[in-house]
Amino acid sequence: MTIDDAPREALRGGPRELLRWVATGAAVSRADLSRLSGLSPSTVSQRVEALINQGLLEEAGAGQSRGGRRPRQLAVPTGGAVVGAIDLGAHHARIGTLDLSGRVVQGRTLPVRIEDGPETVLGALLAEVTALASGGGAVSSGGADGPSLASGGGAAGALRGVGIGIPGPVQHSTGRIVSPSRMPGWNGFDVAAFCADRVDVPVIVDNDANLMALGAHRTAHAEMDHAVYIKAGTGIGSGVISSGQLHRGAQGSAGDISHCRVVADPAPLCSCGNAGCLEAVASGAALVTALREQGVPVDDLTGVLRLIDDGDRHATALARQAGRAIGEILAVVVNFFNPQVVAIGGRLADCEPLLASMRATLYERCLPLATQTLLIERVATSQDIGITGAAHLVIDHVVAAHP
Amino acid sequence: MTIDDAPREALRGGPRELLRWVATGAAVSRADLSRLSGLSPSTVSQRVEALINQGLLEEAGAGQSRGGRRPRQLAVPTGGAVVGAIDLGAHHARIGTLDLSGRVVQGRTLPVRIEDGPETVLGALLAEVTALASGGGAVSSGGADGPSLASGGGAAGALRGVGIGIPGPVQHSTGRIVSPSRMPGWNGFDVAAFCADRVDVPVIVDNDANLMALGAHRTAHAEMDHAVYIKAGTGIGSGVISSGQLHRGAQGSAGDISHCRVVADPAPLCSCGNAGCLEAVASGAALVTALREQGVPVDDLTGVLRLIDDGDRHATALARQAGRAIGEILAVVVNFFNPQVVAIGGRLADCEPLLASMRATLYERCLPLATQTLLIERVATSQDIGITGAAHLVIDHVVAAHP
DNA sequence: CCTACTTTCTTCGATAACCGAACTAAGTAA
DNA sequence: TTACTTAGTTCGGTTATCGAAGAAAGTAGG
Repeated sequence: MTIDDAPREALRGGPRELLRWVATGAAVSRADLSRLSGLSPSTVSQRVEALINQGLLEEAGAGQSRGGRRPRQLAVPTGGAVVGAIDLGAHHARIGTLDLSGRVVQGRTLPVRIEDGPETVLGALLAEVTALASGGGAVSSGGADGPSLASGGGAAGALRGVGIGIPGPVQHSTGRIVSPSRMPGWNGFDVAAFCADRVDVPVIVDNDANLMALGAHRTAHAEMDHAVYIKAGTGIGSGVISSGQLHRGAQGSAGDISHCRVVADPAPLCSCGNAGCLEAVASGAALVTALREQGVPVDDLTGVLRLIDDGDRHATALARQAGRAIGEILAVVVNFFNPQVVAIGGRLADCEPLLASMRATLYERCLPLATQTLLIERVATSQDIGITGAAHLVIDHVVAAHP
Repeated sequence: MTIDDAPREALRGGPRELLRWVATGAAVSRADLSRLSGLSPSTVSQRVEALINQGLLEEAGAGQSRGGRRPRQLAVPTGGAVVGAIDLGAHHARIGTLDLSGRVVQGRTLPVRIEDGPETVLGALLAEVTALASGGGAVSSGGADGPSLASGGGAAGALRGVGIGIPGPVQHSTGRIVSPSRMPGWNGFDVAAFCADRVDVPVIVDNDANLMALGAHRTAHAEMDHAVYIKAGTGIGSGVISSGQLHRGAQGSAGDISHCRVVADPAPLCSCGNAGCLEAVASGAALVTALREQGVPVDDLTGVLRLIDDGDRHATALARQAGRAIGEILAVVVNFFNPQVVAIGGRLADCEPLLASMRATLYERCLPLATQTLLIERVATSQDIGITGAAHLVIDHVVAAHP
């Protein structure tokens, strides 16, 4: 299935916007919506009624009076798992079901072996998600942790769509994977088509960094027009919000900064064949490799982070170098794009030395005008940020599709 | 005067869009407009009538039959100079009057001494523009070349606005200049307020690179959603088009890549105090300085370009280094932003060695996915591209303001 | 308890934008 | 001359939105 890009709607007070205001708590009553949207009370009433009839909104008793009649509170139906999401990572996948407000109803982390190929991996994950959505029981018993927000129990309401995040370049318009670095056997795979054969609801595929960006933007920076999110985990990527919308670029590869060159003393070779790529210097995988080459035995990224926490010289130095490298690239990006906020997520975001170096480099290298009011933050650290973004993508799509 | 950002209008077939289609020749008749916009013939007729009544459109006889009734051709009134524009440069300013289609009616290049300060410089240029618009005669006799498109003669029609491009960071929303590199005495100057006291029509101020970007995009790449334009002259800057709109960023400083750091063997000092800024390596001013330091006597950028044309080793080597430096930064930008087109303008755009190095670096350093269909072009080399962009900015503003 | 005022929300024309169908205008092709 | 094509207008009809008025439901003060 091909997804028509960025479902447009009237700029002011469209159904998506109303829904989002209610979901985020920005609006509780019809009067709130009227004030926020600038629409007349009568128009809002009409629209809200339509949304209620579609099951996208519901009334939730009376609220607090503010000196007059009490508002009839509005809420997005909760507990009904209506969106499935998969956030595929290098070693694990976070899957879940979410309600219309973007809240996680059920979440699971599953181990994944990317090298098994797309059919096996995606087939299993899709089955798992649909099982979650329909009954709650898992297909396999390999689930790691339980539901993160067991707000109801079962999954009421029918599944309306599935969102999938892939840790590599994805052509969002076609749903096809394009020459990923660390995913042998996945090149050219048509995720959207594969999924369309297995589930009968819309499937939306995007890059994992884009999903993180969307999730973080919607939950933390909804009022910021321009934002950049860095996802630094095993790999490194970024997602861009421009004028409040996810910017995907001409080929849908926007935000892919992993192979930008940075200065590094012994420029390490990258999986792409070049030397000195950002990914070869500042990704989790790079840190593991570099430490091992220095003779420090580490198992994985977790081990590296533990070493850094323990104050290991070598590991900390590498983290600082990684932070500088990210900061270097980000400096160009900030000067060029002039966002309101830059936020870093992924497992490396919890690494203080890295973050500090990145910040320092950013402030040193950017125009004062660009950093003057720039927020440099950590993405609210949550394993669910990816599937949250995926859900928002799906919700936007299904809400826009409705009459 | 404060300009409300990006005058919004209905996405489909707004008056601006209709006007632009006629101006660019994409549409000639009401039927064309109906097909292009998707609006019904009756609606288009209505709107066209309104535009004609506003004097923004006129009928121009009958066109060629295509097997049926001949279309009643539409045209944007020409010859009437209705917009004034100033494209301020380091040593010269291009000023002119333009008609509603964005075509130059009268154009002049005047010598400018930036160091005389904003009041003197802008005061003189404003006087010159208003003189051009009202009578055609110049205030001073220092004009360099004559009208570039003397399509009518006098300037009919009243002036509807003035657009001004400044070779430094401008906060477009307020019209204020913010810490420019090469403009002593201009820091913090409120261009918009200054001009508002002198002319009684809207004045819109923006960065010169933004104006070039807008001008080039409208005239050459109107159908490209995402584009990046580099202006490499005495200084270096860029303008960004995102989703068809000029992207100004949070502070309006987007596109200011002049102080991004690049690798350079003897990293030259920049006017900003840092070393290795793009501007200190790859700008016209930098080339002049570097050549002089090597003992080659050159007067100005023109001299440098002549040396390069003559095959001078030193000058050519510097041009190649400049091209590599621009390519380096642009590679990050292209990976990050994934535009459909990158175009380079300004006086250095005619320097072949620079362009070749830039291209090579770009192809070497970018994701294949990002360069696969990327156009790398020269901005159609014209001294009028800046004032054209300025005019478009003004036209968009005044058309949107009309009822 | 009653009155005045606030806030919330709905009801009910009025208005404006847009559309579609029918129609006029003006041509080509055979 | 007839049939067909394209261009453009006229004219009701539909739809979205608004504004005014009012109903609903409260608070505050006597």
